[in-house]
Amino acid sequence: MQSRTPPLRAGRPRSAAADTAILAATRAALVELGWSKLTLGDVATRAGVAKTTLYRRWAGKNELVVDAVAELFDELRLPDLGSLAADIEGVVLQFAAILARPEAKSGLMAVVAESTRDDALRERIRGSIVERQKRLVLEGRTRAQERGELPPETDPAEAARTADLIFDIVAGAVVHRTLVSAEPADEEWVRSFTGVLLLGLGSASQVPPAAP
Amino acid sequence: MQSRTPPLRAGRPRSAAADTAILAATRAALVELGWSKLTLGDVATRAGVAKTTLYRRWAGKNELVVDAVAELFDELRLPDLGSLAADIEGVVLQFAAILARPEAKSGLMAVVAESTRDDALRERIRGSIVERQKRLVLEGRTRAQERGELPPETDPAEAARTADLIFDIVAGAVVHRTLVSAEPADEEWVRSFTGVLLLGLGSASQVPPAAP
Amino acid sequence: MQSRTPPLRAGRPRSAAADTAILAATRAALVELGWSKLTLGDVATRAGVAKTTLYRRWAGKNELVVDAVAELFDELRLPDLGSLAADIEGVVLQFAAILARPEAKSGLMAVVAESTRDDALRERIRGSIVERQKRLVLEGRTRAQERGELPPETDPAEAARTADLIFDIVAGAVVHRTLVSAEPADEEWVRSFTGVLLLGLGSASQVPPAAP
Amino acid sequence: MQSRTPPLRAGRPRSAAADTAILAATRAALVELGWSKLTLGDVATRAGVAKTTLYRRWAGKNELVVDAVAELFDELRLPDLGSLAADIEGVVLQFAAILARPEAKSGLMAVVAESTRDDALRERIRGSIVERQKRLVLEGRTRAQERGELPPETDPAEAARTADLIFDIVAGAVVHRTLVSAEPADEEWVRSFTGVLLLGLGSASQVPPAAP
DNA sequence: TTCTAAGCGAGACGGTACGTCGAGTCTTCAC
DNA sequence: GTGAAGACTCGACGTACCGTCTCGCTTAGAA
Repeated sequence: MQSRTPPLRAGRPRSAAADTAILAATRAALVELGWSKLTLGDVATRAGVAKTTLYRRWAGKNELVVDAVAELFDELRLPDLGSLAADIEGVVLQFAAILARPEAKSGLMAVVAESTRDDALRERIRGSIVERQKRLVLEGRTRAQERGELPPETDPAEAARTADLIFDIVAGAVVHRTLVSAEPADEEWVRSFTGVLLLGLGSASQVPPAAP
Repeated sequence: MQSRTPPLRAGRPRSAAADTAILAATRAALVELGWSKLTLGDVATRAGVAKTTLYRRWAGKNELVVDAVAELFDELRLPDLGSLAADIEGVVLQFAAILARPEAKSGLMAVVAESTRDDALRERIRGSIVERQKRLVLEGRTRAQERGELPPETDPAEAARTADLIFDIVAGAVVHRTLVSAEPADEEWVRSFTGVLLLGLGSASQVPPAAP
Repeated sequence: MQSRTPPLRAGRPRSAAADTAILAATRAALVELGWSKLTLGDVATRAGVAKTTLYRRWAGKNELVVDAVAELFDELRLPDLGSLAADIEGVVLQFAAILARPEAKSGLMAVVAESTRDDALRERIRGSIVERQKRLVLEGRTRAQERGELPPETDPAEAARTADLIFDIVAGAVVHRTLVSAEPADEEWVRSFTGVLLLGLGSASQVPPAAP
Repeated sequence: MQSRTPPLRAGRPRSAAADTAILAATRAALVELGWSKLTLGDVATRAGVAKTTLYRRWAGKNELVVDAVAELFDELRLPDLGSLAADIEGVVLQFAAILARPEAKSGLMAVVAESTRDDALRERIRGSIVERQKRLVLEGRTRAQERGELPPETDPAEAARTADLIFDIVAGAVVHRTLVSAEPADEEWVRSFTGVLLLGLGSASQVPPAAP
């Protein structure tokens, strides 16, 4: 639990509004310019903030973009649509919709690319984005178990491994479809994909074939 | 095979060795520095070549790295291990091995990130890397059909859609596992993943559980 | 004379110690860093004072340094060595000694340079340094007249002009010798210089040749 | 004597026009902005040159300004006006005229101030400005000796010391008059000063009193 | 004594310039 | 006409100080 009275350090406190403005400006710049042409000077200008203020709070472009993009994924909600298949389809569609936004596309892949050489950055991504959204897999499983669509797990370690696998498959497939294949992850695709996934996981709850 | 009598333009012909040296130097620089710290001046120096020479042949950093990375994936071969499951496991392991190399990791993701805002670049990636390796999916399916593990397809359009879906799932999952989750795509993981995939595709050929 | 009852404004009075500490810190910083690398933040830190305090009392670096350097010249005293020549030599040597100190050297010239574009600053320099020390020329002349070494002046305007000329020659020569020629204004040089000066001024009182 | 065939190094040669443009731009910026507000970025822009080009040729603001100001003093010529006194008056007036120009004023004093903490800079000033103009003193003396106004010197070391002393007195007085006292070194002042100087040097050639 | 206005430290703020670096182009000479 | 060399323009980098501001906390005379 946090201290109810924050450190109360001396000096002028940091402007809370600045953080919000900077992250919003970062996303706006990502949309207009993309990752590689985004400059911190420009972000600062858009946010109506001095470059120093920006550097005081983030170590660099990578860290800033991780935080700016992470907020996008916080909108994800696991819908309750009555069946595991429908719930998964719903959340995958949401995920695809976010990934279709230009600020997510170019920002996310770029920081992942950078993270291959920067362990601290990778941890930041994991903490701020990946682990934070893994909740959706866990919620989905719990709910399916309550409905009787999935058996209760017996081995917790195995259960964790499976959750990770599912996350890699879902996130990986949607990202690859969207960014590399450059095709929309639309309803039809999501239904096909979810079908394969659920069948592969041995769920009794099959997805009905799409009506033609 | 190239024309035996090349265009025979006037003046000194281009050094063939230069291309090889430049691509090798690019990969070496990717290993040491990663995408973002790789500079074309440095690549030129490593290759023992002037910057002018480099720019005469590639339009910029993106194009150069696509070509340098594309060569890595040409090593992929579909092994003939007797069953569809084993063949898939084999090729996924090869893919994972390539992705584990630092020059592939940071180079590939970075150009994918750039391609979100550069259609020409995305087409270059698709042509040089993605479509070129999609052959593996097709070969695998054909072989499985010959073995009777999969039924012959009836609808060619549907077959193409399925091939794309498989490719997105496989490539996406391995990439996500390797780069985002930052866990090794080792034999155990590949066996779990392949099991889900094949079961999901409705193949009769199940993967036996891993020996303990 | 100062008002015995200062303005007596409400609120906490300014710390008298701060002024002293700030000026001393300024001189120390001049010694260590020189004019151009001296920063007001650093001066404040050295003085154990907040930047705000410093800016409340001085408008900027120029004004602060003028005051810090001006104090150095207040040590100058016209010695009574029995003859005009000896008196002048004495005071010129004192002046040279002050100018040899690093805090005077780099501080003084820098503010003079700045004053070429800032009339208020030039007046501050004149008031705090130049006019304040011109007293030495006047004292010297009066004493020499009392001794009969110089005739009493007849035309006051002419006398003022001559005093100014002498001041320009003396201060200018010592400064140029010290800073530009970068040679010490030592006893030998001072004796030569004083000789030329007195002869030039038509004084009967010649400087005896230096004893070997 | 320089090599008639310069090193002929590989690569594109440096633009000769750039040097000229940069020095002229520096003087223009000194006039408009003064030393302390002059920025190298601004000089580069005025000269129509990139900042990097400027830094490739000069180490910093100090070095650049020394060179820009040094050129101003190359205009100085010892006039032949028939007598030592007139010649000196002539050259001192020229010197005063140059010093009255704003690019000389603020530039010169500032670099002198900086040179108090930078030996390389001081040597650059001495070499480019001081020693280069000391020629005027030597020429003047030679010419006066030819006219019989001054005796031929017997001791060369003593002659050199005297030349230095004269230079310190002349340059120092004019600089102090112009910059510190901030009074014009006009004809009247120059005549008074030259009178003192020549009388002090024991020259038979007196300056006639100024006509009223 | 309490009130209150100013001084004080700390440090965040919007700016401006720094000096460096890399991109991509151009100009020279040698092959 | 290709190639190595290196100077060129351009634009962003991340840092350092500037001079201002906003905090919470003294401090001391006035009420």
